[in-house]
Amino acid sequence: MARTLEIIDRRLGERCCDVGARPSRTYGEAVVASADFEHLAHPVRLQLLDVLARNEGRVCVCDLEAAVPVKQPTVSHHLRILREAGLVDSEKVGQWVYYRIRRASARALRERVQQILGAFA
Amino acid sequence: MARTLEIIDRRLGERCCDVGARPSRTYGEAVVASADFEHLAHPVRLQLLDVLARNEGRVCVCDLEAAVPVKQPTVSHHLRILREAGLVDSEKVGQWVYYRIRRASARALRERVQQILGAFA
DNA sequence: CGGGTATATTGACAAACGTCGATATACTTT
DNA sequence: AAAGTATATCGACGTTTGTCAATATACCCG
Repeated sequence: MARTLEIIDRRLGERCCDVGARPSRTYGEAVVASADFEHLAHPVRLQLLDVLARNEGRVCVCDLEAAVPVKQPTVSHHLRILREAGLVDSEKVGQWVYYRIRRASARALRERVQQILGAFA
Repeated sequence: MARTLEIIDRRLGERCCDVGARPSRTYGEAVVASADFEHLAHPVRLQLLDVLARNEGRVCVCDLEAAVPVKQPTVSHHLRILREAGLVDSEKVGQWVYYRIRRASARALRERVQQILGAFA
């Protein structure tokens, strides 16, 4: 159906499709790949990662809260997404919870993203 | 409020917040940055870009359609998002429309993304 | 224990997103 | 002109996402 080959210069009336236009990834693989981007596709999450990255070591939630324009439950919500994505981890100390960016995960993510975008550019 | 400084080793009863945890980007800047990720945050769009990237020159919509597991209006929808993001452009030839990846835009996007992720990793 | 604080979770709600059938538009061929 | 094809747009619909107030949980201190 999309498999007519070897027609390079098309003329009127001929079929349009000359490439065997199969993606290099299955849809399932694309779903996995897009998850990386989804995690980063929100301004609040980018800001949270930014703050965590600029503060080596631990940052308590109240500081994160002060850094973004949403309320505490929403901060918690975004932190959960980042935690479940493996990009941050948390440690409870007394009544506070400190978050920390997971550099190794961030590096791995950067490499996956780099690989994908490298193929596009 | 989140500005108590110079407390490094905290003990019980002290305030948690010792960092001036301000993000390096404003929220507005984060919104702009996250848009890059949003455009990539869908498996079908990743597959479309993949096919376009692997087929230098033009690919007609019918070929793109064959490459992804959604129907024609949905392909059109995702192509529009990519087009409006500047990542692809299209050229109508006869009754067909050929899409092409915009390498320069992809490169620019890769660089913006790289810069952001570089700060995290 | 009782009151206070920090964070997470729940539940409700609105808005955004993804999908598709139906239709419109534009082109081509007869 | 009429019929056929390729792509875009529209409109409806269900799903997911983001947000917040209210509440729960856990901890601390007096």
